[in-house]
Amino acid sequence: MALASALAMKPGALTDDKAIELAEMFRLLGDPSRLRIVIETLAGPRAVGHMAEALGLSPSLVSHHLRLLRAARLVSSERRGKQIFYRIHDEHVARVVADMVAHVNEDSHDRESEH
Amino acid sequence: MALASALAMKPGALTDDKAIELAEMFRLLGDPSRLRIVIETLAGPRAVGHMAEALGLSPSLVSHHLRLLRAARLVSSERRGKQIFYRIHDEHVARVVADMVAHVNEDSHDRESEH
DNA sequence: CACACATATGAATATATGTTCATGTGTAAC
DNA sequence: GTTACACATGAACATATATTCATATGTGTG
Repeated sequence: MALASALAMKPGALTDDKAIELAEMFRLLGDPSRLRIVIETLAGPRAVGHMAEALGLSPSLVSHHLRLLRAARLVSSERRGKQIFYRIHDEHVARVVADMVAHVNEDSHDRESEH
Repeated sequence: MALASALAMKPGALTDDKAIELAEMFRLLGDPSRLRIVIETLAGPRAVGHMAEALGLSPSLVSHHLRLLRAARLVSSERRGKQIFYRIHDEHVARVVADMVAHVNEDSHDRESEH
């Protein structure tokens, strides 16, 4: 499968521009505020104001972050009346984030034996 | 499964400090040089100098990055003679990175719907 | 011991970036 | 039209950070 091939592949197989593209995704998830915004969208479409209040952030800041996330195609927007709802755009990202969340939530990190 | 529970959970279930912890992991993967270093370690233990040459980076820079990665427990080090070998410390991270690499390598995502 | 090699570390710097504030744009109702 | 609401946007700033350079630490060899 894809995962195994990625693990087995030669490191040089990843071109620089793809590494940069990958890093850009991780970088966007690397800010606490932005990450929490993304996690919010995991549960379904959310309006900007709702996120702002739920996360204790200013609507302006949330909007700024969503702009970056949308530009990177991590989220997509849909207007409904006066509000704009954002949801996860890329299923793969949803999986990665949810996987990481599960990892942090479940057990302590220093387990060496895996399933 | 853990993934499903993470997807289904209420967003507020993730405490702020855990969000910060998560973001810290993503942030470390969010730099191209650092990400390429991590990807190098996916294929097995690698010495600092070897990575530096393979990636076209200065040994000093690689060492600086490895210091951060090791502090965050993303990689672990083992001394063998004069060289120090680094490898992935957390299998979960290996999975996430490999998953993302596979995602970028496999198919091009459709870049159509601009908001 | 000295010497060469491999890596680590600290300082300095240029750049990137998250956040705030003020203002602009779009939408619905009156 | 105007008013109120929801969100976007640009500037400004303070902080963070990636990289380079010089220097230090550790390790094996003669």
